Amino acid sequence: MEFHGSITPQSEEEMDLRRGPWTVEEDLLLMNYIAAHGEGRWNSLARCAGLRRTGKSCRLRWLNYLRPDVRRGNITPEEQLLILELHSRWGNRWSKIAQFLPGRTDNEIKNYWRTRVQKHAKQLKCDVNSKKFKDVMRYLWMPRLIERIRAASGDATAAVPAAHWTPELAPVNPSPDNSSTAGSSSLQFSPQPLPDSFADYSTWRGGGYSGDVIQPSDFAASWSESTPSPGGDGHLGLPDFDQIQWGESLWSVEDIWLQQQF
DNA sequence: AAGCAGAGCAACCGCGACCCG
DNA sequence: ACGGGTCGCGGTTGCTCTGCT
Repeated sequence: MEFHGSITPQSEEEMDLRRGPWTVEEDLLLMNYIAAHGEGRWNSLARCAGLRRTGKSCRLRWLNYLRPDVRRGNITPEEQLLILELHSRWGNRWSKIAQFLPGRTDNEIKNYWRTRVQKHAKQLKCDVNSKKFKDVMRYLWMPRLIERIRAASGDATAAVPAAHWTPELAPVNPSPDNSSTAGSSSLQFSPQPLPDSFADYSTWRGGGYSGDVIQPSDFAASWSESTPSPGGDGHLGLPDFDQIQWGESLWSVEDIWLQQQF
């Protein structure tokens, strides 16, 4: 593999690898090189591009930041719903989940989960993998997202975009597990209408979900177990959802109170 | 205005899988 | 079959920003 002329054996010796934040110059070098030669073979790419970075670092920078199709900004309710659904199915398979969110990286989804979702679980004083938290996600959070998506569409009967992705019904193993390079198009999901109301959601979920179904009364128990967060207003002993920025404010105490009435 | 704490996110690390000679 | 190089994933770290006191 060829090195740029400017890189002499001498400079090679003192070529200590750079770490930490990328500079604009490094970004340009990487982008220009990939534009000219394509991506892949990251270690040699790093050397040939004249970057004092590991191939790993270059790959990460490209995939998570420089790639032209990378989407930045708030995770939309549709995306949130999809993440919750896919995570309940696959767990921490971030790259796999990312395949279903075009433009989103596994790193971004992982960060979203760790910061937002785990914080949420912390407020409920339970583990993200606990039944309690999964129930909260399934019966409160996800229906609420669906409502929000519908509301945003301006049509109460409109199909929820995310509903076209019903991993629940997808083959458990639609493709070999090395599908990381196969792209999302290799996986096919059957469109399934979402329930029209929160009440229906239990049925909807119950039908396809092998897990335990909790009773509405369990909500109260679940919620009342949670002491108000220090910064919360203490209403109803609920976690202070208003403090959580779900892109926009997803919850209000009033909303949760209404949900509890089911 | 300054200090502090927490949140968010970019980047690194370790490890296992894969590829190729 | 084997070994070295490379890649990709998931977990973790640490820096920066923001809001609060």
